[in-house]
Amino acid sequence: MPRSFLVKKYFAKQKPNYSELECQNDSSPKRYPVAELSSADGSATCFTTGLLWDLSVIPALYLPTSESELSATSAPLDLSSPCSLSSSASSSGEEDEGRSSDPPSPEPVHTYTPRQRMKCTGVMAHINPPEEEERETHVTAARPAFLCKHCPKEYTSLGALKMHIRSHTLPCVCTTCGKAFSRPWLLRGHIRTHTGERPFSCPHCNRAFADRSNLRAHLQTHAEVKKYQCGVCSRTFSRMSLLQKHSSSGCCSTSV
DNA sequence: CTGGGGATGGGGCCC
DNA sequence: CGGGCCCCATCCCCA
Repeated sequence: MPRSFLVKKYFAKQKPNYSELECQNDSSPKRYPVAELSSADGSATCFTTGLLWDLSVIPALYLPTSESELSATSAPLDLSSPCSLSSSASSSGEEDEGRSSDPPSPEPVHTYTPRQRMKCTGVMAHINPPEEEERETHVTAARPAFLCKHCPKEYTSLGALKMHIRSHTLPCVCTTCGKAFSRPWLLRGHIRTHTGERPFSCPHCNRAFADRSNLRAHLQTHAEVKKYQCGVCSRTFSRMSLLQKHSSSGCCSTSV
């Protein structure tokens, strides 16, 4: 379901809570790793590039550019196409057009052979000799595997690995509460919880939200036919989690 | 128990 | 290659 076909998920249901990260990241402090960003892998460089923002300088970067943007978000409310959910629950056809990177086949392309290994220390690991590489790619288009040293995750690109490492190093720190985040925009969103800024307003009611995703979820509540439909009783739900609850607690004895 | 909001994580895409 | 943004998913909490 996650569009993560770059990462080999060893922990399907890994909940990346801070508490867990603390466990995984042996060098992390007790709570919010405020100043603990001294990882030598260079992934914390963004810490030095002004990520310790002052609240006063946080712009409304996520402000919708126009009403049309919001209405565009609500466009799928039409739901002219009933999205029977059974297997493609999260892909809402139309709105994912062009952006959804769901692999065409249900089988993610995990055909690479992890010959080249790179730890997230940033140091280049062993690279196959060209001839060997050629043999390898000839058959399976072998791609390098970039391993995180903090967890067993494995990536097929260094950029993806670096991005992931930030979830361990948490270089973006809230100056108000000290909470740390992996990415600047996560911090921005968090800061809105302090400022109360809610740039995303619902075109159908007076509610406003600090997060676009939450607005999108809210818009589902206005839809007569909601996005997630029970395959058995055809009841629709605004959230996947609600459908899952519904399925697991009675109506449908069948699996989702 | 259900529905919904708040908050957050993470991978992909575009520039 | 990195930053910014998008979208999805999920957990927690509350009414």
